[in-house]
Amino acid sequence: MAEAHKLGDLQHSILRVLWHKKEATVVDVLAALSDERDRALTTIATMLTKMEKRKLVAHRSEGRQFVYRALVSESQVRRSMIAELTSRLFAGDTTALVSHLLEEHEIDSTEVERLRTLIAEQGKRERGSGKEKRRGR
Amino acid sequence: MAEAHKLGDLQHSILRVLWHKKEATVVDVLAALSDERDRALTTIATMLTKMEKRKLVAHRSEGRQFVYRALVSESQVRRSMIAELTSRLFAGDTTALVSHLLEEHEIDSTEVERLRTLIAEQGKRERGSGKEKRRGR
DNA sequence: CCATGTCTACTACCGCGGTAGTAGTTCGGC
DNA sequence: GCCGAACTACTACCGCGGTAGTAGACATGG
Repeated sequence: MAEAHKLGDLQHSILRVLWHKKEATVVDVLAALSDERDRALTTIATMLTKMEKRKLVAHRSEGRQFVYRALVSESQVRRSMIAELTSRLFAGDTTALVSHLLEEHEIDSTEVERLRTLIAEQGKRERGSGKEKRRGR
Repeated sequence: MAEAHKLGDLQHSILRVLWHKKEATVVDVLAALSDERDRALTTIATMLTKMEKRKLVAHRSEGRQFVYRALVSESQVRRSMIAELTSRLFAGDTTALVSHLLEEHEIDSTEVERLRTLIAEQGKRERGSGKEKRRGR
């Protein structure tokens, strides 16, 4: 289900701009991106066209400029990318991912402290709701 | 450092086989993979050749067969893939990834329970050692 | 009005993952 | 000794991310 939004680096960067700015012209995107690398305007334009074909973004015309907006949300992308990674690395077991992060020392002790609090809250919130895999839309 | 092992689906699957079997011929790999999709032998062979060029695997000859083995470890790949994802989605903040997993209900309450235990242990182990980023091979 | 600048559309290319056919080599059975 | 089976090497192709040039449409200042 939702067979993963596979995004390239640039595509993802562009989406990040769009998420941040809500709407942006090609020039806007390039400007917002410019601190990363020096790309041609047409590179962005081409990419946006391709992304539109894939229903990742859409545009509306304003004069002769196109104003783009994202059609996928940041959380959708996050979800599917994490799901993708989890299924690849841990056969879909999200908990295993977290365990891995802890075991491999990816997170140091001060962070662990913060997480403990977070988990305490989460445990409270979830308690009683059982297998809440549904989180609709 | 270790600028990300970018692996395609098939490449990753092949590596998984090699990690599991330690060594394998082309036929072995295909056999171990066959429950996924029906590929030609040469597809695997070609892929292995390409992967060898990228130093992901190596082979030794046994008679006229090639016996392949992985040159990258599973944990190396895990690490770099997780790092890659984390940097893309959360600007490198691993804790943010975990927070996200909790907040977005990717993990249900029973799992949370298990994690709490895990974290408790982790906290104990880490306490006092500070920024223990080293975990040597 | 016309030159110039601004946009998008079209076209082209490279690299790479993935897929596979075909050719060449060599081993083994009859 | 020859034929077929088993393998690898080479070559080819598609799709797609990424990059960009060039052409065509149009608006605008002088």
